Amino acid sequence: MGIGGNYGELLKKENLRNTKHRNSVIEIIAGNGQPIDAESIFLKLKEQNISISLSTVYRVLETLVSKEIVSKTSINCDNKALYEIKDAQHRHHLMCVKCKKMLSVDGCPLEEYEKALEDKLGFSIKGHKLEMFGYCQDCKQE
Amino acid sequence: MGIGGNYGELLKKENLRNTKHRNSVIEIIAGNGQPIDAESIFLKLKEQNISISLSTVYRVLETLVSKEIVSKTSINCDNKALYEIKDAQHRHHLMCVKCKKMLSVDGCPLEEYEKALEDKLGFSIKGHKLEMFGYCQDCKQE
DNA sequence: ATTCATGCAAACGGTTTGCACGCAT
DNA sequence: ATGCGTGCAAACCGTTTGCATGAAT
Repeated sequence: MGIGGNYGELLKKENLRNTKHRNSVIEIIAGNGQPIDAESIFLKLKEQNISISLSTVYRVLETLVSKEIVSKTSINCDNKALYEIKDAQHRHHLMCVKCKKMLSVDGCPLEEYEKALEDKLGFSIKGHKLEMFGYCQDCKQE
Repeated sequence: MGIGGNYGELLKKENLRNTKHRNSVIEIIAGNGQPIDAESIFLKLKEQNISISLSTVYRVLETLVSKEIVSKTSINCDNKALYEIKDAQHRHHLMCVKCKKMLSVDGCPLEEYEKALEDKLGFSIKGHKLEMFGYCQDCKQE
């Protein structure tokens, strides 16, 4: 079955078959304003009457991560992996510990700091994980 | 059985019973230069011929974390929780992705950045997780 | 004597995998 | 026609829990 899906070219470019499931999973992740876990993707697809198995969701995610279409974040709320679309922007997140909402912040304050550390420690830094947490505007107790 | 253990007073101060196992677990964590996971603690104790069950290790860890004697980090290499002694110093880690060695770095470059974000986003930041990874001096490929 | 810590084994929950079938190429 | 993608169910693995026993207070 050929799919007219939005992401067909993206998939083709990565030598991946253009399946309905892959398209749908990418669509959910891309359309979600914040990182999302595998089960939520599964449930959102079910809401759209798209039948998919949870293991397929995991396999699709694994594939998309390996092709760097999606990135797996480390926020690790409740020991669940979270996924988001990988675009050019380096980005970090603030998570509200009360309502679990997440805000994204473009850019990164660590560049010079990492350079200084590299010089000082002889370590070659290739990446980092930074997540911040606290209370969002709505949940802030005065 | 009374134990002369080094950490008896610390435990007493927190209204925790002074048991051999708690002492031993704290000793392992405090003596380990870097964050360590539950199973490694279990194995190190076994090496010292201290018989303990893995579930006890987890329960001791839970207790120590709740009393803020130990902190549970988020580095999450291999989906295992890591634990380290909690002292006054705020600290981050660099992990070598090849040999898995970790370096600790005292201090934190994020204070002003977080203040700026709070002002900009109306978010009240209560903490963060920052881990950096790359290649250590020994594993650096030229 | 009372309360809390421990060992054991079973449960749990997110994730992965083996296998047979089905669809994209 | 071929090989990759998928569903299902079972396995996996770190962690948690229920229950009966044992040790600290």
